[in-house]
Amino acid sequence: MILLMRPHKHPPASEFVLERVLYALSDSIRLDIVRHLARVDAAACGDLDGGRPKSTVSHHFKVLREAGLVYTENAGTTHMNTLRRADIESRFPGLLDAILVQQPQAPAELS
Amino acid sequence: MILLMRPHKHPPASEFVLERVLYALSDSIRLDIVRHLARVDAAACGDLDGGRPKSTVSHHFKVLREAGLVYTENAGTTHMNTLRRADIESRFPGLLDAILVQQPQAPAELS
DNA sequence: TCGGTAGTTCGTAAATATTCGAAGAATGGA
DNA sequence: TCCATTCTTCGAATATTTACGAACTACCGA
Repeated sequence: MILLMRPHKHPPASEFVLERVLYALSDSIRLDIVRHLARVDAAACGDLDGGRPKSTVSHHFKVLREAGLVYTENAGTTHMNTLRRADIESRFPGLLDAILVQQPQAPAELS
Repeated sequence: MILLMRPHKHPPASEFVLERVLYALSDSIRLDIVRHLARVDAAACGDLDGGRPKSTVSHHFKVLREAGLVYTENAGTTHMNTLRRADIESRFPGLLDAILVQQPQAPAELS
């Protein structure tokens, strides 16, 4: 008998909640992850950890998944993540693009 | 000598931070306030309290002000609030509109 | 079957947010 | 001047979030 790794739960687009999406994107780490995924289409969690501990990154991915922003698929030992662009667009037209066009803020000047 | 009520502090548009704006809007109470202000142009805090204690509402207005979303002006004993549409638009083009076009979610069905 | 790799989950500590009563400050009117 | 109104600030209780080490699960390859 083969036990498949339990796939992650992803809410359907009809259950997305605007406040939850905005909240998920209000954290710099998560916003960076989403920006990265918007460029590369698919990436493993490890490619997006910025040197942080795995458990921390895993937490942020969970928030993004539960908001409906990210789809995580098990592919061997790695988990591939993609932005749920179409789902978000169908539920909240124009929202994600309007956020992604905003430039990341330049780091503060050292005086 | 007349002591004027100290006016509220409002950050200039150049200091708006995307994450902070998204965070401010990720709370239902604050999002409702912003939606209301988008319709009426100007309103006193009391018009937007939804029956909540004043100290609670005052806290949420502070979050909105510090994010740059709301401008509060003292007019007699009441404080008039306006959405800083132009400032937000200049700093984050298209963002506020993209959020405001999303429909408020219908309350969950009673089973 | 024995690692090694990639992420998740758990437990806990620290930091932040939220709520709301009570007290405070500014204003306008009686 | 006194009082009512409107809103802010303070303080404290509660709740939520974040971070991260440690233990765990699933998968792959040798």
